[in-house]
Amino acid sequence: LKTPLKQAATSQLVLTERQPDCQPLTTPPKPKETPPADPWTPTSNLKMLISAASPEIRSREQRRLLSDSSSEVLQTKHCMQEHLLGDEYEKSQPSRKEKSLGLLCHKFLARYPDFPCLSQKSYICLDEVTEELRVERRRIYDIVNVLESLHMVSRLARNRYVWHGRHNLPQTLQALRKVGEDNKYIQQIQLIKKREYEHEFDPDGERNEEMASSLGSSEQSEMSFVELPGVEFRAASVNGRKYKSLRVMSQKFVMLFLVSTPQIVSLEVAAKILIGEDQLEDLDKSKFKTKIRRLYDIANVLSSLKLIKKVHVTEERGRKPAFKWTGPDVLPNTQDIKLEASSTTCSPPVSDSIPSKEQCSKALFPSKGKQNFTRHSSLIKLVKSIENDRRKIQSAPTSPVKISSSTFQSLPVFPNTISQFPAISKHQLEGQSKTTEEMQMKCALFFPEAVPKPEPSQQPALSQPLGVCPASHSPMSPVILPHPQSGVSYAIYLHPSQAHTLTTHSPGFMLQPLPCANVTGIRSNNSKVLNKITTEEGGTQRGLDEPTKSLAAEERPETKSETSSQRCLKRSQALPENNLIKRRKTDEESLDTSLTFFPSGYLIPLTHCTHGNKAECSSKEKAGLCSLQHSAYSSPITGVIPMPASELKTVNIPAFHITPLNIMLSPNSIAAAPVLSNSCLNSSSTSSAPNPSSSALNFMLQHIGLIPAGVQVPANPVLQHVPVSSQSENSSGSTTVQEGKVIEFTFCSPINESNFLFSLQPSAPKEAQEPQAVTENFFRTPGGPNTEPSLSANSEGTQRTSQGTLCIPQRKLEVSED
DNA sequence: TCCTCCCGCCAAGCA
DNA sequence: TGCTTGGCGGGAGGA
Repeated sequence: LKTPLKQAATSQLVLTERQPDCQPLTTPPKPKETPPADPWTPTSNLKMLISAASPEIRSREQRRLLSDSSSEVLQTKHCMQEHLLGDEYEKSQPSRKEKSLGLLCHKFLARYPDFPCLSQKSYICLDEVTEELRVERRRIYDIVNVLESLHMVSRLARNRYVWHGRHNLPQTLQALRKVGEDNKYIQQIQLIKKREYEHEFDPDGERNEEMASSLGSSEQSEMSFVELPGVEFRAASVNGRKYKSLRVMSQKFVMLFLVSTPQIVSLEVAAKILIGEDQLEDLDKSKFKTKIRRLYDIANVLSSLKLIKKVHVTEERGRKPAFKWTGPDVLPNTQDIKLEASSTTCSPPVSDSIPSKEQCSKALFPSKGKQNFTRHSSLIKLVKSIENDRRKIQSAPTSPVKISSSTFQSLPVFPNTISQFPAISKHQLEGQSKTTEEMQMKCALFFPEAVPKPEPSQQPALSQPLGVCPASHSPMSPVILPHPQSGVSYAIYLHPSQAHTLTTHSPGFMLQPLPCANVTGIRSNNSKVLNKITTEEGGTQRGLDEPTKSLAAEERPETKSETSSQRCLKRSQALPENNLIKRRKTDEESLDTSLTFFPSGYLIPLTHCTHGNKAECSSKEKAGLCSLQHSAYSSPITGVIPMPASELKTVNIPAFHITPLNIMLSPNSIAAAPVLSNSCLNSSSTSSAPNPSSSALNFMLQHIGLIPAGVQVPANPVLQHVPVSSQSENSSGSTTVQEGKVIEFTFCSPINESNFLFSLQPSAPKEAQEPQAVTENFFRTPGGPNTEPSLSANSEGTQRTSQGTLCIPQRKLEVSED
């Protein structure tokens, strides 16, 4: 009598395969009961290498093992059935989840490489698959049909398919997008949403027929399977059920993602569109339910392929299941998608529809003369990425950023074969450079006329006016401060009100509002129809989303007075995250942090725009630009902010804004830095509460060992050690910091120089000030919550900075000035 | 209660 | 005629 132990071993195998990070062709863990391995002889070594190199051989081996074990399992099953009571037997069966199509698809995909060698076709025999996966044939058809729709497999003969992997995927997606555009799916989606909206006021259901006829009257006729040249479609029932097949449905479903912005499609809308195309008269509930069922089937497979991801769309009428496209970007009219269909390298195409910057710009601004800001998918992505960055930082707990396989997950799925590693690395690098380009585009997209022209003669110079952009588009309008000596420009982020002032006072500087700032030109075609969308992306994402929701909720009371930029901000915050931005979390984290913590005024060296990619650092890297993770925060050479006093005098930053703390200031530079400005100080000068910050600060500094136990650091060391320039002399006085604010500071070691600065929150209206998340840790560093700020100095004596965030929860901190 | 989707019937179509 | 393919919807597990 076989015991259920065997069954347990089987489910262990299932669990192993359920690992989300499980990639095809990973070497299966050796069963414990396996006898000791062969001696490490050259023959066995060769055997193993051959096995590792050839999926066929490995597959055969696996098959042999599986067939051995499957017969045992069958026997076990039979015995169990005989010896266990009905209930017990049912309990011993795998749960519903373990039999899901998604899991099955994972197992199916694990059998084949993502990018198989084209010289060596791998075939799929359905009998074998059903046997090995121990699943009904019917289920395999579901998977194969969807894969067929993406041309990842094609039917060769009865019971026999060819595995293409992802080689054809970019082409397929491009074709699907094109067909989707031709079929005007976007209009259909808008129409459906519009009808839904109207239906709220006309709930008698008469609209259904109208909608159906509208959908039917659209130009697109019954659509057939989208084929690729060279990938023939040989369905068994070519004529009969072709148009209803899961294949075609799957393609249409994918098209909806590819043409819509944001790339989120609710099942309801998808089902309606699919029904609308099929039989208009059957827009009844049962038909609808059936379509939804099929869409779930398709979505499960697409999710396993990591092309989509389940989310929920919250609309006025409730929460609806939807899916978000997480596959490669597919831009319209991209002609030069190159498939690296090399038969020798087996490498994945490293540029899955990733366009060059030029193409992106071309697509964004096709007509040179007229630069209307239309909502373009690329544009939306940039806005999304920025706002999601902000959202992530704002809402994220003080946990370290995990840079692991999850980072890779945001990329197009790669096989994990060793031979493809170079391609992966290359792709990573390209992704990084792409992100850099994105950053550049973020700088240039919205006000391209404001970006310095690349001509050498037009190099930005301090004395040369660079043009002024429309100000106050954003709550944080950056001012670019070029610094030719270092080749690094800095941006001062100011409040709009200050930006106005600054524009007035300093025509020599360029105002460059943040992307997303100007929303007047960025209007979705369907924004009127689209509802407020918030996405919930499962457990891990939910935590990030919650603050967004609360943020939105908190902003509601002031909706009337909100500016367009604020509306944009909110809308952008509601937009789904962009996976691209994950690629360089490490490099961008510092920038993100500063973006997050200095909503009022701060300086951001623009090295990220130009040298953001470490891999791209060449000669400048030697100069120290990219040598440090924190290079963005310190001067390339001296570690001090390259900002002469004259510049700051010119800037004349008016209101209560404390200079960036994430920048090291030399005493000379600090002399001119408008460390404090005055408006708020004056208004609150009467407040002279006890100063708890000093003790708190000293406690912290002592706690982390930055100062000896006996040493006391004044609460406002900046002010004590920094002579205030004449321009900022009216910043004298004292101020009371609003409660619950985050103070971020940078240490410049040695600490007894005391030249670290506080960044305080702006003197914005209280209701506009978001209560910052009070962290459990006093210090928030890029390294994580438990990472203490580090102090070090290099051999040249250049001081490294490390920054931390001091959160003062719900208490007043008074910064007084002598 | 509703969402999700497994399961298997059964018909179309192929060899 | 037997087998493959796959549309379809009942109904159960799970949230």
